[in-house]
Amino acid sequence: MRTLKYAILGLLNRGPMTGYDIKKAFDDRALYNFWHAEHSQVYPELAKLVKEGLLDYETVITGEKLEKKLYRLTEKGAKDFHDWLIFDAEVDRTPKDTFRLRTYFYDSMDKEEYLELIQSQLVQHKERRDYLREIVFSAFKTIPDVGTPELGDYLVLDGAIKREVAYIDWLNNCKEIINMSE
Amino acid sequence: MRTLKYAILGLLNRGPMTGYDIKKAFDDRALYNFWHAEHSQVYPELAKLVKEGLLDYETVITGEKLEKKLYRLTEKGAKDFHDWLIFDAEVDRTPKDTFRLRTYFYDSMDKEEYLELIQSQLVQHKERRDYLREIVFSAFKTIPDVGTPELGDYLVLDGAIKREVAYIDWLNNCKEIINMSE
DNA sequence: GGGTACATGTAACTCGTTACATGATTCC
DNA sequence: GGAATCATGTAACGAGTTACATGTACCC
Repeated sequence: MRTLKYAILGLLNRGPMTGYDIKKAFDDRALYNFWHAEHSQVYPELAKLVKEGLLDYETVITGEKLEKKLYRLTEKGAKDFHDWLIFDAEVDRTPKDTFRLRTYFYDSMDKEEYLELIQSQLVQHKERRDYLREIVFSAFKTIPDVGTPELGDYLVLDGAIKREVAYIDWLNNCKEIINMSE
Repeated sequence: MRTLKYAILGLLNRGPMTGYDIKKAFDDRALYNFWHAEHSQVYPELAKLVKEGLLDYETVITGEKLEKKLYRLTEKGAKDFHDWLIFDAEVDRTPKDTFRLRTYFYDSMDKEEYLELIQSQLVQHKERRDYLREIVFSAFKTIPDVGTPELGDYLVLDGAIKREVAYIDWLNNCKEIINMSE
């Protein structure tokens, strides 16, 4: 599927960036919630995209001699990205989840052992939910205008919060059901 | 992390199985929602686990000469599984999601193009939600007893439904916000 | 001078998917 | 006899993580 390719093309569609910038974007509060790559994946992919004619770059010197490569989309790259973007794909395979797997095997644990795991998951997911809410609260006083890239950030952050809320809801339900026994 | 290893150990903890049985279990309505592997991953992993002393197997003949390997946990395998099961791990990295990525780049699409994508996602996720609800409705007249493996199935299916509901809720919200303009 | 961030790469390894490859059993 | 299912494996490739490796620029 080469989704990393399109994530990179999409970022460069907003303007020229270096590999370092792209890696930083992948660590960003919004993008981090549904896409990520290490720089060891980014640099080879950039080289490949240049070879494929979807990108070109210009070498820029910072200070005395620090070279950086500023990548930008070629016309072909822009077209390829847009074709992918509007392609009506099937939904992704349901993501793997190790805690759900542990829950599936809950009957091989003592009740107390499982409840401790649940408790730890609850703490971690609540922290994440609160962190995301804080970001949205502090960055967006109101819903950004349609057409701005900021609305993209807002929408995916809203989705990330809903995902955490649903997970917490499920964890509480598991806890309640397991607790009901006796 | 070798989670496939523990998924296999967990299944065998319920009783002896062949590689084929394990692959079938990965396709099962409940497990499918959060873990999966092809047989090309299962068979080599089984061989590896035997070499590591966590499994052994007995060769069984079906019919005239069809050989199958019936794997079961060794004592070491059972201990290793239980140690993993109750290990308080960090939550998984947030899963990658190509539609969320497309939404992040929504501003490079026409409004109509994006709304069509949303519509398709809504149809697919609603189908999945309804399918999961149907399974739970037909398989569980009431919540299974604590201690039974069936409760594991029930809990993870409930989680899968909640995940779909939250996704649909988010899609509707995106649709509404994008539609609000003009 | 030292620490942090900027900047770019490669290597080794694990994990996951699709395709290749083969053969037996069961049921219609 | 044919189709679906049972049964087990390997090969090639793509995707992703951690570690190795190097050097510059900027700010205090």
